[in-house]
Amino acid sequence: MSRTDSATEDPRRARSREAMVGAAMRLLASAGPGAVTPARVAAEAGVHRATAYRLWPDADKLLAEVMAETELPFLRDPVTPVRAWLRGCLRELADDLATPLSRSTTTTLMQTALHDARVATRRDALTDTLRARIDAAQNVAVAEGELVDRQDPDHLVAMLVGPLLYRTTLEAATVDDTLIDHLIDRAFPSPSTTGHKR
Amino acid sequence: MSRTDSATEDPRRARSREAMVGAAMRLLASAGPGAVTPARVAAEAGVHRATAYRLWPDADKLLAEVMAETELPFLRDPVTPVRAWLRGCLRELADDLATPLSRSTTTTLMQTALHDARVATRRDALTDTLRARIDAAQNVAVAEGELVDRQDPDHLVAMLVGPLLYRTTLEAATVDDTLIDHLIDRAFPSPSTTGHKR
DNA sequence: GATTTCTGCGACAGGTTGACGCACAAACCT
DNA sequence: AGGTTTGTGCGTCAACCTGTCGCAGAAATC
Repeated sequence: MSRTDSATEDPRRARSREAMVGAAMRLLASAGPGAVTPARVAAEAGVHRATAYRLWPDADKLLAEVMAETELPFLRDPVTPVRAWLRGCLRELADDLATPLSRSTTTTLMQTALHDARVATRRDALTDTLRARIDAAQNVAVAEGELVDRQDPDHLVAMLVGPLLYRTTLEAATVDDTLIDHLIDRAFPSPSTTGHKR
Repeated sequence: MSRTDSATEDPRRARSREAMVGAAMRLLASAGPGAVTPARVAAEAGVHRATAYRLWPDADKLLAEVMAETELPFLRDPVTPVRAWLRGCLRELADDLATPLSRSTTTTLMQTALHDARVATRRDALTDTLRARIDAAQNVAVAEGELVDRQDPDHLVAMLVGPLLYRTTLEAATVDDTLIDHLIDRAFPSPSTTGHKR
């Protein structure tokens, strides 16, 4: 073949793609997934409409790519004491979920995954990651003696992250530190904290 | 005015409206909110396209009306013992949330409420109802001596319903009875159940 | 039975969607 | 540097979808 065997991307193509993905994220955050259409994204990105069809020939893969780009830099590398580390991580996660962009991506992910197998795969990958990280933290806590008995990771992640999701996504509210403390006390009962809290 | 001063609705109009709302719910459940468009709903309902515009002149109010019709017949009238009653209610709620229609309406509600004030009002009304009911149950439990200290209703509803939402809507999974038991044990600590459970 | 009201139907302009060919600029390769 | 490849901007195009309208016929009301 001619030259670049897909080792590196043409800078012009990269620029356009980058600009359009950014524009798509802005539009998603400000006007919802219905606004993420080739025409609007191209206009927002300052790019010609035809370019959108050239980079994403199959229309709505654009939205899928946007959501595939969102990573979750949370709950990585558990550190002792696990409880304090977890408190910080949940704090960050809750703050991120309260972001307009995060709210939009989360609800869009849940929504479109219901009828789009590709997005469903992405959603499952994200929840799997989250569950695995929580479970890893739990294992560290048990090894360090901070936690007496392991729990079903499915239950644990639901009890820890579920309330954050409820507050931010359904109630459109914020999460205060007290709730996070409660969550950890309840879902992550320590040998010392037996009864109800302070 | 001529005859019916809006006391009763013309049966033909009622039939059309009913058929279209049903069709809209079916479409919402099977193909997402993007499919709930006047043309598709009319076709699904076996009604002419123009009729859609006659009944809902302002286009997308149809979807709003569909979501406004969804009631939540859960957690009403707390009964003692509150813990057992609550277990049953959360079981019903979790089963309902796992329904395709409920999944779609829930995610659509969260999604569109972000950029539609009318739907946001509806969402707030629903969460307010849920919170009030949980709080009422809590008060009954305290009065009956099943619960020692009241909690912030915001926290309580998040800790009880959040995990169900996480499991059904984000993980697209079901909720087993063990999780519900854990939730109640943790979020609704009884005087007898002090430490960790059985 | 007379009148009002709703629906089905076809038609209409307006806008949007993808696709195309072309010219030009940018990046690559030697 | 010069030649070549590659991507973009631009205008155009048919096809589709949207929202609106007037009209005729059926259904409901009085």
